[in-house]
Amino acid sequence: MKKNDNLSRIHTFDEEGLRLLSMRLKEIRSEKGISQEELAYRSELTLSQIARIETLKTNPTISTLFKIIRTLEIKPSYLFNFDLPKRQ
Amino acid sequence: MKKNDNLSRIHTFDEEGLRLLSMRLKEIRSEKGISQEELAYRSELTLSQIARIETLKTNPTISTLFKIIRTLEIKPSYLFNFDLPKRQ
DNA sequence: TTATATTATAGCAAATACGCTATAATATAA
DNA sequence: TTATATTATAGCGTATTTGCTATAATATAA
Repeated sequence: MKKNDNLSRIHTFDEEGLRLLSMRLKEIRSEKGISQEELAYRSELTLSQIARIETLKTNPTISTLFKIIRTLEIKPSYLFNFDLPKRQ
Repeated sequence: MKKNDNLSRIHTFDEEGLRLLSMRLKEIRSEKGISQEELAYRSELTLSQIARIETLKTNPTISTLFKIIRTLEIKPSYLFNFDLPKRQ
């Protein structure tokens, strides 16, 4: 069991941003009444990848998010409809 | 010289989305009158990574984009202010 | 033109995303 | 409860991102 504690990462991992993104994705997916599995299938992604995004286990690439955005038929700005304060 | 032709990728690489994102980034960076180097420095990213994003040589992670967004002091939705039509 | 600033490209190593395949845990329905 | 659907987790292999370090190409200024 290899744990990813999300705190021992060298590469960029914006936990706050990822949490806000996850919340928006869950919200929108529930608005549309679609399961993780169906979203994965229709987006040509895997269920595990959708789950990893929603549980903050991964730092997805923007193309992965674009696939989701296209499937949900939303504007990119709708998924990213939250604020990210400047650091400091 | 290892070429990345952007067409021989197995993983997701949404060229259209990446092009729109690159355009928005260049636009906003020029609005703010800031060079790639300064954006990189202030975002704690490398110059090469900023250049790779603007020239479509990479498929950045969302955390990398969040760093840029925080530095530019914009809303995420401002960078993603474009449309991505559903495929099909 | 010549110098300087800016942008683009290259290649390597380390870290990580993602597909794939199971399985476990949890929620919902009967 | 029991069945079923949904969400979460695990581990492995391959492809890719990113930092790092140079250098080249291009644009801008003097």
